[in-house]
Amino acid sequence: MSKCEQCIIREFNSLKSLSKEELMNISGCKTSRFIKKGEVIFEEGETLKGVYCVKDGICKLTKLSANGKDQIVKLVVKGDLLGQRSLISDESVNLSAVALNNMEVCFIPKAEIFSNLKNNSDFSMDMLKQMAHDLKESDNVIVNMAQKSVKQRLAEALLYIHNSFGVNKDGILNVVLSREDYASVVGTATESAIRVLSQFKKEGLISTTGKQIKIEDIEGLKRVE
Amino acid sequence: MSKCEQCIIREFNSLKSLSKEELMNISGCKTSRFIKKGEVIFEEGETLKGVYCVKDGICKLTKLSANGKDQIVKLVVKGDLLGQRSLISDESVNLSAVALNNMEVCFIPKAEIFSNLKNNSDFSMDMLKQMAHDLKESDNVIVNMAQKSVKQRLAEALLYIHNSFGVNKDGILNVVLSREDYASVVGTATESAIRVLSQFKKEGLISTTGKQIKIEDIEGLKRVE
DNA sequence: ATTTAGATATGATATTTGTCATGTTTTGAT
DNA sequence: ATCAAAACATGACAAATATCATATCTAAAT
Repeated sequence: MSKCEQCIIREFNSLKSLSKEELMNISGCKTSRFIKKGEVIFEEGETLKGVYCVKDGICKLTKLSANGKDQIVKLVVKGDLLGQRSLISDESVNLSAVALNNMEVCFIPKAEIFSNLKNNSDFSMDMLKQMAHDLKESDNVIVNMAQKSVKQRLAEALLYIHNSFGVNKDGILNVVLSREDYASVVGTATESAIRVLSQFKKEGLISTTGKQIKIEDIEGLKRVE
Repeated sequence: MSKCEQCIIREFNSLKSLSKEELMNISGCKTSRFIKKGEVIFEEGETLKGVYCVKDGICKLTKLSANGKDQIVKLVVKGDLLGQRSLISDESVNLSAVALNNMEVCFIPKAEIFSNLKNNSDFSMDMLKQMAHDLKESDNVIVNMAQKSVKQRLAEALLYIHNSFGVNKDGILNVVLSREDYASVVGTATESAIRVLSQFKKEGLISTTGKQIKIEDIEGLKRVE
């Protein structure tokens, strides 16, 4: 079993504020887990017994709407923690997590997190900062959902994925989503997402090879309205 | 000048986790301020030097969208804190706060908050819990914006205001918003908000006297689709 | 009491988005 | 390699929403 204090991943999340000793404690009780593409990590309504630290892979956080459609609220990348919100508020999780890739995650029990929150003010401060940042992002998403057209939202989603998750050597987006997933990110019908992507393709803003998407004109996408 | 340790308002927010001594320290450096209806408390982009504790009155938190329209992201009531997010992440505020009533607020300097966050783990835990709760609420708002119709969103906004801010002795909503504000809450055109409210009135779901709105059929509003 | 700016209301119309139908392509299992 | 299921694509139409125009109401200032 690999050791947390040697794991480079922790540099990307709040765990970086823990001391070597605290990390060794976590190492002693964490469990590692491999998750296949499409597999559910946890489901809306479950009660979590700890947090997941994403060591590799990408997953989506979705919420079921009253009309039965899933909405993708966030994409989670290597280095992020999963489930802190629910752990801290001591409520069941309000989102489901589904792997978009094969993933590797480490599970850290609740008690370990809480003891560090209580005893290490750097750690809790960092957690606070992370949540403050997430809240700001949420505000932005709310305004975009409320005020922008489907076309704009989809253009921004492509730019977001481009900037946050990067591209491979051929310039293709590292995150590969189905058209249905794109629809679920921007909150529209699958057919509408397909149409808009087709239009972007015609206009030379993107090119596609199956599900793979390459952004051809970043500035053009920014100008979509 | 009134004293924080005797102020009942603190029971409604994270300040309740502070000791009597910590509260007396805050009392010593806080300043009280009266704000008139329509006045701006702070504006998007400003750098805050502390948080505001809302002692009386109601205000709206808005964000300017790229298209120039204001979006109301949240309504803030007596007892809430304003500006913690920005303070904690050490960034400029991402929202503007505008009074909907005459208000009284107390301003607590940044240093005071930070020192308590560092030294009192109950306080920082409570702050974390509050943020975790706000994040969950944000997720709900995102899904509603993305998946529900204007009619549904407006019905839910009315129910939300009813439940969170209550009614006066005649059953009229305590929060009085202009039609433009309602449009800005649900993210639609002012005319659309007016039309939907008119329709609700025709259907007997609400009654109106000028800006004042009374909910006549709670269950009916819940059933709107 | 009168005036007047701003808010509310409503019709007509354009635009955006959703829904349903249907056909094509891709993918994965055998 | 073949087949079935799923994903993708597109047309036709319906529904929701925005925009523009104009009329009426309300409240605040004089």
